[in-house]
Amino acid sequence: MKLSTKGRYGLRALIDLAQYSEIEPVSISSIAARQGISERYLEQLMAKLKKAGLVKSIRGAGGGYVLAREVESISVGDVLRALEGNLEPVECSGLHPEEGCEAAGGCVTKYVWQKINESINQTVDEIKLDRLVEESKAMKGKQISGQMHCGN
Amino acid sequence: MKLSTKGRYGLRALIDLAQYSEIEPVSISSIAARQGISERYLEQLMAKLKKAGLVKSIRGAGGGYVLAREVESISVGDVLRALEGNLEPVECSGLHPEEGCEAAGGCVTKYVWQKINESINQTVDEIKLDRLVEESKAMKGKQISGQMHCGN
DNA sequence: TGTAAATCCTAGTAATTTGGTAGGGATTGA
DNA sequence: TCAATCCCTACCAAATTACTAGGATTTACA
Repeated sequence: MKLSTKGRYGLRALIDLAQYSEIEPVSISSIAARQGISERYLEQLMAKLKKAGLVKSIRGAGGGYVLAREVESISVGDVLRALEGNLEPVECSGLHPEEGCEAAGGCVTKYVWQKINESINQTVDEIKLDRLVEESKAMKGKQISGQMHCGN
Repeated sequence: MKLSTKGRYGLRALIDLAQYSEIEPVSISSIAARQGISERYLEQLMAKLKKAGLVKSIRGAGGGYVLAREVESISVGDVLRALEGNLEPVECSGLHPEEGCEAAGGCVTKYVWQKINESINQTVDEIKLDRLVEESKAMKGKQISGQMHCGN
């Protein structure tokens, strides 16, 4: 029941990107350096974010990535789902009407899985990237020394 | 970001146990048969539930398990945490004050992980076992044929 | 008192997922 | 041209998951 590094690194990377891409595209190597993430691994994460339409890439020298959408229209849910696939801890076909549930009357636990899935999705969807970027900017002012992050 | 079979099977098993243990202790083999779970695997899950103080065991012939607490005092959260360990998708030391966070000012994403953790815990803690047992009993009446569950 | 029904405890293991690394190709600005 | 950059695919070691396996212990009951 853990969020993998894909989601954790990826969200941090996108917050970083949002902050630094206002003027020019941001390269993978610069994000990787600032965030302490493997360049090669981050490359794969950015590919997923691109495929999901959250970032645009600019190839060639001086290239990099920029957000593909307004920073306030991107939710944490968008980011995490792009990277982790579906965030639902239980894949229950009964929850997706089109699939149909093989249990005749529906299972007892369906209700539980539904509530969990809903609460996670709702939580991550209501946090938008702009808020995190603001907070990150504010924190940089107060930051004296030491790490900006702790692996999460 | 998936709930493992430990949590999924275990919750089903405990609902089953709650239903059938009103008169006499319920054996692992009978739960396993009804729920279509490996007996040997379920044994390990029950050990965890026992260690967590959710069930009591009665050894020897005619023995089995019974709930250790009132059915209405056991939450889905109690069950899932007993089986899965901690349900929090992100282990963030900054969220547990006694541990302290290695990032100087705390990380930006801490807020996100906190919200996710809270929403999951809140959701599973407010669903109590008695409600699921009631629902299960009600469903058995309507059940005509076919599976009672779908693997979740 | 013997035996079968049960829980208890520990170890092993195949399959899958995670968290990367590695190699090379394609594009583009200077 | 050449260096910086993204793009694509494959590979791999370590960890985790979902079991299986073997046996020890306890207890009701004939």
